[in-house]
Amino acid sequence: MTNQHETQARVSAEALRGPAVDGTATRTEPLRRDIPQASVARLAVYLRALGVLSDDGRPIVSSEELATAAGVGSATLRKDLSFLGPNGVRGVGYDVERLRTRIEGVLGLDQGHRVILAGVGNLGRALAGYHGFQRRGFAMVGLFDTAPAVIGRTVAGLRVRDMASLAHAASALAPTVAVLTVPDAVAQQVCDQLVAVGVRCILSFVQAPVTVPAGVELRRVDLAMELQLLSFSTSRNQDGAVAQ
Amino acid sequence: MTNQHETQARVSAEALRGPAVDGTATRTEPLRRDIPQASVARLAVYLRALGVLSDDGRPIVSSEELATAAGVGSATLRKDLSFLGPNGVRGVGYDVERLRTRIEGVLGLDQGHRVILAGVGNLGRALAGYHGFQRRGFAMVGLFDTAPAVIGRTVAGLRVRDMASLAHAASALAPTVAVLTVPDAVAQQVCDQLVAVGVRCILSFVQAPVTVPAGVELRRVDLAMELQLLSFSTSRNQDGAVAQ
DNA sequence: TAGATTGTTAATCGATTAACAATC
DNA sequence: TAGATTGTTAATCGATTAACAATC
Repeated sequence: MTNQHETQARVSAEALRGPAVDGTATRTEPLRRDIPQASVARLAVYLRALGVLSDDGRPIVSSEELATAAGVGSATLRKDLSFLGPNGVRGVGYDVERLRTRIEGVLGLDQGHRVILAGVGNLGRALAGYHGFQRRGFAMVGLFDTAPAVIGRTVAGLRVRDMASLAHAASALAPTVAVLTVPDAVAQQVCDQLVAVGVRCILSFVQAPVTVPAGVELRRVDLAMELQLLSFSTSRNQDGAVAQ
Repeated sequence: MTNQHETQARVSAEALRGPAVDGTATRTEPLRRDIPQASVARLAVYLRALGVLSDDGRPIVSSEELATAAGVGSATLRKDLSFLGPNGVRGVGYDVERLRTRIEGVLGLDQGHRVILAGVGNLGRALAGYHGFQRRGFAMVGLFDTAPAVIGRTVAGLRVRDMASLAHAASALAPTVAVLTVPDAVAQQVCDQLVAVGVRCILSFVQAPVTVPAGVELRRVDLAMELQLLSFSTSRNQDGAVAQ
C-alpha cells in the first residue's frame, strides 16, 4: 500500500540486537523477539525525525518530544524502541546520534545500498535521478533496458546498459536492491532475471502482480491505488460526514 | 510510508450505501457503519481482480475464487464486502460487473477524477505521463510550475502553466485531486495554494511533512522509505533467519 | 429438496495505549 | 534524595479468521 494491505509480516530481530552485553546471560528466555511490521514502518519515521534533530545539533531527546515530531504517542514510540533493546537513559532521554545509529543498524542501512533499476521509461528515468534516494543512502549504480533507442543513452549520470548484459554487469555492480519499472507484460520475466543474478530485494512499480521465490523480498508501490484510496476519502467527505 | 503507519482511520459509509431498498426501515440501528482502512485498501485490490475477470468475460465469481485472485482469505473478502451491504447471491456468487460498479461507487471512482500536478520536475514529468493513472480513471488535466524554463513547455500533451495562474485555471479545470511533486522548501506553501483554490485531495511525494486543514485529505508516498523497509527485510534475511 | 455459497457471529489474534515500577 | 523519564506490564481496542446459519 503504499501501500497496501500487508499481512502481519513479523521479522526476527535476534541478530539485529547485536551480541549480548551481558555475557552471563541471566535471562535466557527473551532472546528471540519479533518486530511488528507497523513498528518497523514507524522506525523509519523516527529515523527521519532524528535526522532533523541531529542537524539542529540536539544531543538528547525525550520520548515525548520525538514522538510528537513523528506524529505518534510517546507510549507507542517507547514500545517500538523496546523491540530493539534498551536505547535510552531513564530520567534523561535518548542520545540522538546513538539512537539514530541504532535504528540505521536495525533497518540494515549502515552499509549503504547499491541500487540498480530495470526499465528506463518515464517513471524509471525519474526514479534514476530521484535525489530522495541518495539523500537516504541509496546509491543508483546501474540502469538497464531492452530498447535499442534507450541503451547507451546517459540518464542521471549513468549510461543505460543492455538488459542482456545484466548478469555480467551485476557481478561488478554488486547491487543490493533493484527497482522494477518495466511494462506489465515483461515484468515477471525481468523480475526473474533480477532474482537469477542474485538480487534479493525488489521494489516494484508494476501494476501486474509479480511473484518471487522464497528468500526474495518484493515490495510493491501502486501509485494508482494511492489515488483510489484518496478518492474514497473524498467521496466520504462529500457525503456530508464532517472530517474530524 | 506509503502509506505508512496510518492510525486506524475509519470512515462513514452510510451515504455510500445508497438509498435503502426497504423503505419501511424495519431495522433502524445499523444505518451508520464504518469501513476499516485496511478493508478499503483491499477493496481497491478486489477492484483490480474484478477488472481482469471482466476482461475475461466472466459473469459470476465466488468469494473463494475472487479472494484467491486478490491474495486474501475468502472470509476476509466476505467480511470486507459485508461493509457495503449485500452484494452477492447465496449459493451462487457475485455478479462481476455489479460488484465492480458497487466498489467503484464506494471508492468514489464512478464520476472519474480530474488531476492537476504541481511541480514539473523529474518525478512530476514522469507522473504527468504515467499511463497507470489514466488506465484507472484518473485524467491529468493541468500541470503547474514556477520555473520560467519549464512554464510553457509541453509535457505529456499538456502545456505547463505558471503556478501564479493556479486560481484562475483551477476554476476552469475543476480538479478533484492534486499531485504534489515540488521541492521540500516550497511544499507547504504550494500545498496551501492548492487548498485555497478548493482542492480537497492531495497526493504528496514530498519528503518534508506537510499539514492540511481539516476536511482536506493528504496522502503521502515516501519512495525512500519504501526502500528502507525493503532494506530491513534484507538485513533480516542475511542474518540467517530463513524466509518462510 | 439437495447443494452451494453468502453474510454474520463469535473466537482468536495482534496492535495500541495507559499506567507505573524501575532507575538514572 | 527528589525529579524525571525510560522500559514494561496489563488493559483496551480493533482486525482477522473460522465456523455456521441463512437462503438462493
